[in-house]
Amino acid sequence: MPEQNEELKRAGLKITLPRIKILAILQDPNNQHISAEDVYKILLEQQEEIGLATVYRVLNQFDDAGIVTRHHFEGGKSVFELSHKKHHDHLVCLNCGKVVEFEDDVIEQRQEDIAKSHKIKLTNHSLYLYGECEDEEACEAYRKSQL
Amino acid sequence: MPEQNEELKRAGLKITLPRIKILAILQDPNNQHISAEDVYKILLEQQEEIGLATVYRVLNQFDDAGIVTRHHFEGGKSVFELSHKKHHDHLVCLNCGKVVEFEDDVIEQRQEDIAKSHKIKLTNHSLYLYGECEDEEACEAYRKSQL
DNA sequence: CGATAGTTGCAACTGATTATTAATTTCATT
DNA sequence: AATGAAATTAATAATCAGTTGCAACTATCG
Ligand SMILES: [Mn+2]
Ligand SMILES: [Mn+2]
Ligand SMILES: [Zn+2]
Ligand SMILES: [Zn+2]
Repeated sequence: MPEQNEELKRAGLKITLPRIKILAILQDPNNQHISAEDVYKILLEQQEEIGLATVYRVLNQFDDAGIVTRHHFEGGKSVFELSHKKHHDHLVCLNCGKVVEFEDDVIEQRQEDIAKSHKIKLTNHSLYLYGECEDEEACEAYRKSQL
Repeated sequence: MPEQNEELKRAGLKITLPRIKILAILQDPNNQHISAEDVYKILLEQQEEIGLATVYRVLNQFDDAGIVTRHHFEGGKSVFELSHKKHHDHLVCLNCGKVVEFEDDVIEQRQEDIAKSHKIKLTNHSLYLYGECEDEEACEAYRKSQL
């Protein structure tokens, strides 16, 4: 009875093999900010017979249940991350794909003020910073390490 | 020789009917932040025989030429707006779809600092605030006016 | 006026994600 | 442990935004 089961039970989801495996993948520190497709690839490597459609379905259920948070980085597909951390935003290197998390109270507060000044009740926001590593060596190395 | 022709010439694009019409639609103040699909719908209303693929192609060319800026609002398709204005970010009502533009030097500066502190050269960023109009009357009215 | 490089409309095609549905599995209850 | 309703799955088709191949045009320049 691994830890995943507790989390699923808490979310009111039945304990099934696809869900356990997918949750375990999301919990791997190497897999923060992972796409559905990449989750699927890892399952294939693990010889699990789980369909891509199931991956999408389960990730949506996890999102609904608040287990994961969905992000839309530049360039298409959604990526998911466990949502047990507190709110943060992302800085992404367009060369190597590295993702840095940050939080800035000044920006957060400012956003609230702006919304209020326009008489809009803020429900959520998305902030992504895109750039390029200044250390080109490290950037290139990281890029290669990601295939 | 309407004003659109100048703009196209400046961008090094041949002056063609689809490009003139599409540019004119983008220049209509009612059509800020418009999707390719919606540009196409307006062309249909105008009885123009211009294909949707052409609309996508032309919008991409305009984007490459710097004539328009592309945005990815939550929930799907890209929207475009003329890029002659200075940089700004967006506040969107999830009920009625109203878009408010804003700029905040504090946030902009903060973003620079954050990128620098992580040794990343910032190339661009996207910031969208989502919420709901506090004035529900106005919100509903606006929503209906947008069909 | 041509020549030619750029454009167009159409249809077929992507890539990401969702819907359908019949078969399987979970799990609370006998 | 066996039962059965409800949830879940695999497989596949469908959708949706956007792109592409291509043969038929056309703007522009000499
Ligand atoms: Mn994160
Ligand atoms: Mn704008
Ligand atoms: Zn990098
Ligand atoms: Zn509103």
